[in-house]
Amino acid sequence: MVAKEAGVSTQTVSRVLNDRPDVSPETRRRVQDIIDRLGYLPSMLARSLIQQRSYTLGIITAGLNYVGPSRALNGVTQQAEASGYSLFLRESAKFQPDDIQSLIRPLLARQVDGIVWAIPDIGSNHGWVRKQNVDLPVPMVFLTMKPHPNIPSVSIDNYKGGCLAVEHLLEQGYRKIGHISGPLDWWEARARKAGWRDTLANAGIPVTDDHWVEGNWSSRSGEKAIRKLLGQYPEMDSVFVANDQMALSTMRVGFEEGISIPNKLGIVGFDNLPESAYFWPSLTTIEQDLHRLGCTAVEMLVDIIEAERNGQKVDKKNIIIIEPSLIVRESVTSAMKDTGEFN
Amino acid sequence: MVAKEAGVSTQTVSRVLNDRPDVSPETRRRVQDIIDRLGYLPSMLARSLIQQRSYTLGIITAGLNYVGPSRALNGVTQQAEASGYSLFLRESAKFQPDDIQSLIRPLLARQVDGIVWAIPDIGSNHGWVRKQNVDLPVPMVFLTMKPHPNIPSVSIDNYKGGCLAVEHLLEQGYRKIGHISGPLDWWEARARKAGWRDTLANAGIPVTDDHWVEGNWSSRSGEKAIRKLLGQYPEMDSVFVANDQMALSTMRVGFEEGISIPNKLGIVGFDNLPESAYFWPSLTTIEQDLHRLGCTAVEMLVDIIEAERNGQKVDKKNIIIIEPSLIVRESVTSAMKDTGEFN
DNA sequence: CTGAAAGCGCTAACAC
DNA sequence: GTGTTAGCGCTTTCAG
Repeated sequence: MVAKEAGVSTQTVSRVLNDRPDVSPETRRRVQDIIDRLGYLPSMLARSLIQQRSYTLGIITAGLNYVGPSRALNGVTQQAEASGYSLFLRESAKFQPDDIQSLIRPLLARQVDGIVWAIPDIGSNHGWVRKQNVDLPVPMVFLTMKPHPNIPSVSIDNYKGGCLAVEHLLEQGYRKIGHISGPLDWWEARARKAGWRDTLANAGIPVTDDHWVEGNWSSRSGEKAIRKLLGQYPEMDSVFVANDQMALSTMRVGFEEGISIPNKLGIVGFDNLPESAYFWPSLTTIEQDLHRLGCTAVEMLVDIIEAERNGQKVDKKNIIIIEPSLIVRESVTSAMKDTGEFN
Repeated sequence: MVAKEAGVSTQTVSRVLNDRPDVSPETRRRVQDIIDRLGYLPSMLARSLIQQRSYTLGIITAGLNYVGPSRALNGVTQQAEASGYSLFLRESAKFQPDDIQSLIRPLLARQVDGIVWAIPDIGSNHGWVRKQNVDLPVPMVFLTMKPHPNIPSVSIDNYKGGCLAVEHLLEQGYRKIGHISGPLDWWEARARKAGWRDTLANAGIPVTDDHWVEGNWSSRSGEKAIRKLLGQYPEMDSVFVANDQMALSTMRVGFEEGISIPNKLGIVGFDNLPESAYFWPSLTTIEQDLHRLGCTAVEMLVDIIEAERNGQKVDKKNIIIIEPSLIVRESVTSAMKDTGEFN
């Protein structure tokens, strides 16, 4: 250790670095000076090795080129830094990774203290969780998954989001409300669709399979979906689209087909992209606070880590649901109220 | 080391793990079996400590909630994994961090082998580079900065992008070409603007300060900018907008004001957001391959690291410029050619 | 081909 | 208050 130029042992230096009490003020000052002058940086590697804890978290994510995952990551990095942890980033090339071990093992080899699993809940890719998660040597928190008892997770209430969207359309007088869903192997897509379906059912409006079409989140798929939907549900007066990207192409097709938005077709999206406020007309949509989602997940993970260190049984609420909110803009009109009242 | 249950020394296990030759096939197999059965993972921490190299890279970025930085990050993670390095992610809360040391030091403390600096070149925030970079203990590669000799960097040719945009408008017959720039303390914004200015000048078209307005990348600023520009440059027949978000609100204002796009106002954006293809009309824009940008930076960084290990003087090309490309869509028309020919 | 000893940079536990 | 000893889990070096 270089700083022993102060003529003291490495021990004393260590004590100064860690703000331990047992150092005379005078020595502390002298050592600190030398540390500053040399720009000495203690090796976290060595410290991690002996302390058996790295102050390091891992996040496993996918699709960073999309806005959703990167907004959540934004929250994760911010909160990790705020909590004093460094963050290892690992990105799966696919949303449905074929080898989960190869994603996790490098993080474990680097002795992370905990893992955030931020790959969406698709198909059965979370099926391994129940077995695997048990014998993982470090805690893991899931982002945006269908809640399971005893599995820590932080999710947006996608079902509620679907309800909010449809309730708003109903309030404004729309009655023939179609839906363009996301890919239904995604839990989020299923939840949003269920919100749409149930809200209509509760309002006494029958729902048939002609009233919805499945997309795949992309604008291109939205274009195909809305054309199909217009064909099979011609009396449709509005549509809840499961994300803003598909809502955008829905609007575009509206223009191409001469369908006036919002008067002939009301549209509600989901996500609240920064661009959505500047679509023409601007898009009424459901906002989900993905940044907070990420922050909350890290907070929960750190809580679990600390609790385990202290030998406590972790028993706090370990499933957190974040409520989305409705953003009212121009793609839904209240003009429908006049004509829709008697329905 | 747990795997010494095989009845061999930790030495032999290490040799098996690292595929060293000096192990009898029979022993190797037996040890490997036990490793697999126990799911044993060697600690990269301990390995890094003794080898004095961590196979770890750090990236310092900002604004992950924006699409640009996260697309670049996408490339960085992918290439880092491909090259066998783990990645520490560090995000600055601001584009102009007040304390650069506090961003870098945690990475150095964790003994990263190299650093990617991915915060945009703004104001004088890269000024410290010349002093600082010299005595950094590990190599550092810059993303998207004004090239400096002897400082490794990978950048998009923003100037060229501006040229491409304006050349396209000229070819289609537009002559009164305005510009909405990004914030001019950003190098990228200045370069795009210079491309616009020089291309017009080369075509013999005079450029005055009434012909452009400064925005701040946001759609909101684009709205204000286009209104101002329409006021001070009423004969304008087209506009090169420095990013797609501002181009979107430019289109929106066009609608509001009854200005037909592309016939009365041609628009070229910059970035090629996934949404841009579904604007109405779809947006002609400049594509920059940020994913490749990120990949290339990591490739360069790893090359430098390897070279330094081998004691070689790094002398390869260490400034790489990536060319953007024009994406032709509907927001520019060739109808202008008929009327514009005689200009 | 295999094992023993030493040490990477740090801190916990115990002397003094 | 401070120094000494030991050891985190690995790999390197050198003997056998």
